[in-house]
Amino acid sequence: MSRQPENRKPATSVDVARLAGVSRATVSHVLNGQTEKFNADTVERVRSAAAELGYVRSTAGRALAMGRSDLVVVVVPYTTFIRLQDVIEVLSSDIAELGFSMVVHFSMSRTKEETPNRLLHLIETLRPAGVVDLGGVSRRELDLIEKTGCAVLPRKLHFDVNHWIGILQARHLHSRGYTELVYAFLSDVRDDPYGRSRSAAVTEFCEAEGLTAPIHVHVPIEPEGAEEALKTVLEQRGRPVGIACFNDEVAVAVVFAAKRLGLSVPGDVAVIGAEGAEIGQAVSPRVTTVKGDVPAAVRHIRYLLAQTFGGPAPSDGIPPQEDAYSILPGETT
Amino acid sequence: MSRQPENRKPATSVDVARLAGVSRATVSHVLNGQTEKFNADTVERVRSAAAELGYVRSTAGRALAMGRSDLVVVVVPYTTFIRLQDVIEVLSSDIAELGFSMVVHFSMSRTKEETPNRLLHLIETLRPAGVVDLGGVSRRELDLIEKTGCAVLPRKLHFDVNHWIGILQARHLHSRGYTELVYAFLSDVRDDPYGRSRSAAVTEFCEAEGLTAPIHVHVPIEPEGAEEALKTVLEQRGRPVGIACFNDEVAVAVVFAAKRLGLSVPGDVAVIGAEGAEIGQAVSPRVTTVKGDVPAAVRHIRYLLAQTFGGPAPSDGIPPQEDAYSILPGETT
DNA sequence: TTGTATGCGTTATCAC
DNA sequence: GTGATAACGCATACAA
Repeated sequence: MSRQPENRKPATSVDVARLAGVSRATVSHVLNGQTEKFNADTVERVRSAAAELGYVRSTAGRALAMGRSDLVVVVVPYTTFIRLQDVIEVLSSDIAELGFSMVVHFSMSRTKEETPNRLLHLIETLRPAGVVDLGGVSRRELDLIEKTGCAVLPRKLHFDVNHWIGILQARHLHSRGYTELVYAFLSDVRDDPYGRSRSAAVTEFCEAEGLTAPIHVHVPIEPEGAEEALKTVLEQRGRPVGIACFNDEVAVAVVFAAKRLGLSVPGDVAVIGAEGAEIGQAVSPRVTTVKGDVPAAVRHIRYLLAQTFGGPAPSDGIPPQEDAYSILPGETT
Repeated sequence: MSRQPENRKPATSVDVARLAGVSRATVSHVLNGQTEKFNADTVERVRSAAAELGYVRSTAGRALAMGRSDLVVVVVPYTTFIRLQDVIEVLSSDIAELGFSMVVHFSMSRTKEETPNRLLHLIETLRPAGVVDLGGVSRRELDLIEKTGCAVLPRKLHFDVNHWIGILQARHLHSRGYTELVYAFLSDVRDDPYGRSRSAAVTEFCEAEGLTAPIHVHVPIEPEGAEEALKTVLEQRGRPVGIACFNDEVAVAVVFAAKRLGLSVPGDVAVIGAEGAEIGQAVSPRVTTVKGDVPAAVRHIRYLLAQTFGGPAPSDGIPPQEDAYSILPGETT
């Protein structure tokens, strides 16, 4: 059974119907799971005929008839993700499990994003079942997309993950006694939405605690640039200083820049990273970081997907997203 | 112009035809660029009508009529890519430029891959224009896919990039005087096709040069595990030893494990990484690595895409792929 | 419980 | 040059 046909054209529902001795409509119904209202005999005949012919529903025909496709567009923000592979791998698997296919769209820099909008065009031409927003969809785009009737998945970010990460970083530094805080962006061409949220959270924390507003630096991973950036920080803030970094690579760059400058870590310079990259734990000193549990974080989206498209929801309920993030203490704070 | 309609249903070619006062066929022809054989006047009327209505061709209808969709499936192998974001970002942009959309498929472990095959099913149901193989397509899958009439992009790997990386690593270590070689895989659940090619190349190099066959170790990024793995290596090979690592994270883990064990780098243990991760250059000592130029490497695929689907080819011709990879000398060899 | 008829939006073939 | 018209493969309201 399930023998692939040698002939060129793939089997259609007509072929299945003919072989099973029923009508196309019956085939369609049975194969879409409306199996209750048919003779067990009929169902079986249809199924084995389909298997025999290696029949696979054409998404094109299906999409045309239904008005929307089996595609889910995942919008990746214009930022640098250490865990991107993990995230889209898990998402892809969740999406596939619900019978959809994932198409990935990369946002561009806000300033560079042309109009008419690439994302909107993609959605108009693909008519996807839904859009999963990893943080790359602007307010304006969101409105436009929803006007097309397409579901945008984290509908409203009840909870801004990046804001939370920034708060965790600032709170940790503060709890370790640092009162002069700095936010270190990854120096890059990107104008990064994640970095914006995280640094805004640090600023907010300082306000709430009555600390001086944190300064911002852009730190390249490359050694000379990192040293330069760190020197600037010390000129402006003296020491000790606590630096919340965009990610663990920035954190590592800062830590090693400090060492080369003869500064003590965490005595003069305390450093906390984000995203919990494994590499931060392999070096000495191990960097303190905000570790995110990718599967747990993505489970939230999986839940929304299932809810929206009627698939099987994760049995273990939906945990609060805060729980997916925690401080991983290292030797740099 | 280009005002988005407030009403629910998106405009179809019928609407455009009506507004332009022509037939659907004319709309289709004009919008597909067959503009030569029509009155300039007609062409203009059609175009402005389309713009006026915010008309966007439905990929579903198009796919149905043409027998294949405007999708390109990118198959990501079951491995850990430091540069995955860069690679699929560039690919996505190239693919979009040719008028296609990218759907990403992640291969699973060879042993875990179920039959019937996920990839094949995806292709049968999506009927994509083509498949871009980043190294995740098995020989068997390739045959099956091509039997469906779908183009698989690097048709035949004239040139195995990973083999080349392994050769570069081994050659470099040898040129620095190391004769006892080791290949360090990333310790992971993955049975990684990239690692297999690279380590095979190292073995091959040793044979060709009359060196002892290299041993294989699996190194976790985490410190204790890395130390354990390194100890095993030294027991089996003594020192000095040259270690070719799967990527720069493994290299960093090995370097710091060596330091913690009181070994000198590169005196006792020489280390070379791969993929040229920025982080490897931020730490001290900077790791020697095989740096890949992602845009250059992907340009090869872009060229093939353009050739296959008739888009604009890169003007600067197609450079040999070897040129995209080079030794970036650090302080660990 | 099963079949008939129709519509979905596009492209292609062939008349005019 | 331009316009009818027929596929393309599927889903579904409705008829039987």
